[in-house]
Amino acid sequence: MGEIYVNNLNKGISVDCVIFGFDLERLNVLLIQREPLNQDDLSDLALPGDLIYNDENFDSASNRVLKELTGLENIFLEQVGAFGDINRLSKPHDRAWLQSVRDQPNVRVITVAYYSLVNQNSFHPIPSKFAKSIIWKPVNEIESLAFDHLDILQAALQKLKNKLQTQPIGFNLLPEKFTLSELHKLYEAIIGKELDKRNFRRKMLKLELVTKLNEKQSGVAHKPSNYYSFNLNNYEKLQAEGYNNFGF
Amino acid sequence: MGEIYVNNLNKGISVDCVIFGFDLERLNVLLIQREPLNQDDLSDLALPGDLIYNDENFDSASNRVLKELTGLENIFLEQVGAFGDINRLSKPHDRAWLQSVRDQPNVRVITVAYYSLVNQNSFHPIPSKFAKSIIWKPVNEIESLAFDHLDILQAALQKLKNKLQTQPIGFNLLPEKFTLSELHKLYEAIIGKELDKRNFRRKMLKLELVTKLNEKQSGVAHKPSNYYSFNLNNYEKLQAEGYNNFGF
DNA sequence: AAGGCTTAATGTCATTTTTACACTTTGCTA
DNA sequence: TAGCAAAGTGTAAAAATGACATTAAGCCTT
Repeated sequence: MGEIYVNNLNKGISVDCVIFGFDLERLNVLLIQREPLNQDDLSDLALPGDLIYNDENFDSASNRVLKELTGLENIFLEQVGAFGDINRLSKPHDRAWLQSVRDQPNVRVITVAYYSLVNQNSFHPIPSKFAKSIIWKPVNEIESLAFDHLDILQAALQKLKNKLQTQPIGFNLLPEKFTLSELHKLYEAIIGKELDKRNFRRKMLKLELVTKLNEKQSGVAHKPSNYYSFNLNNYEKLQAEGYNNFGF
Repeated sequence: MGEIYVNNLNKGISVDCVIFGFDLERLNVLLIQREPLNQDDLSDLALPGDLIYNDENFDSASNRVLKELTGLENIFLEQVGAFGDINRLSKPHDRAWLQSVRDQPNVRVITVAYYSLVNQNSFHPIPSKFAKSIIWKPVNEIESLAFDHLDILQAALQKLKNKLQTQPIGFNLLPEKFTLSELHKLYEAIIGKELDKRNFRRKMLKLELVTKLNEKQSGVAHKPSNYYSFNLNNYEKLQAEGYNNFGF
């Protein structure tokens, strides 16, 4: 595929965003469906991503692109890494799409991937630009994506898992008030295996990162669960002390 | 600095390598000294790095560049991430150097950083290309580097520390035979704090990742230490089982 | 040959953490 | 009011951690 490139310094840089969301049941990823080329074209799903500008840093670019395609903003994005396989854009279907939207579709484009975790129920993406529609898709139901986005997703998921070993990130994914069962499900969804209920609760409570609220669920057809909130103070205290055991 | 760029797709990509080495005392980094521009010019130290080719993947490029500048090869490099601050090449001294060696010194260049860990005493770098000389410098004595290389170094060091929490990487840094004291010092050098000798040994031995050899130091003016070797089998077994507690 | 020096090597106890495991409670619904 | 569904709770055994001081081995000096 080398012949498509113009010269050694003619390259494009894009950013792609892996936005994980949790719906209190499963771990999902935000995907866009691109404007189809024609009626028969069922476009693949893709991560939201686009070229960066020349005078733009990666961090700003990732925020801008995410906002332009999905309307989401004020999301803390963390870098996953750079993806630059020389064949990453060379699937025929992807190339056709690129030729329809890019001035210079033959230029090598490398991408810098970012990921984040959000509480899916407090963000409401709105498709725009070349994003025709947006969906949250369960991570473990995704079998293929445009370009090399499946690789990127897997790398981001791995980062997420690693991070969960040493940081209480789960809180970003939950509403302000949440139940310990929800937190429990979240951990299971990310780690991908079952955790003993009692042991999970004991450990979480010992960390003192959650505060029990005087409020219960209502309207559920079973014993209502108590609500908890995240204790930011204690979180920062533990971080400062270098606490490193959130693992299970 | 936007005005120096030619157009949105005219960008260069480089790779930079952070090679950590351990000399049984301190943690060091491999740095190159660039060919000085003139006699008065005391060039800054820099990480080995250079532009990639157009038909080259990042992984191959990092190996090639490292070899071209330092002669080192067959080193497993792991990606740190992409660095693309728009001002990353704009220090006057750096710009002068770029103008002396690059065809298109005004093009925005982003870099993909890699890191690795080697046993410093079994690799003997030889400077070539624009590397005038090569030194191993103790990590905690480095105060400034060319370009944004200090940022890159710090990011790589952080990755290294994180990795040490969950993986027995230290073994790459040691000779085939090593003493537990050497391993102990290595951990202290990376983590940056003292560890109790007996507790360290107990933990290391429990993991069964080291095998005691029938061989001792000789010629040392004190009780000779027993040699150990790394047990790759057990390492892979533990990895497969998802062991995640190498922390201290 | 003896004594001194330097680093290696070793064990224990108290405390904390982990693991495995099953029954009772609460509120709603039929 | 009976039953359903998920919440909430405790304990005991095993394993891991943290703190701490003395003896052992080989070389060097005199």
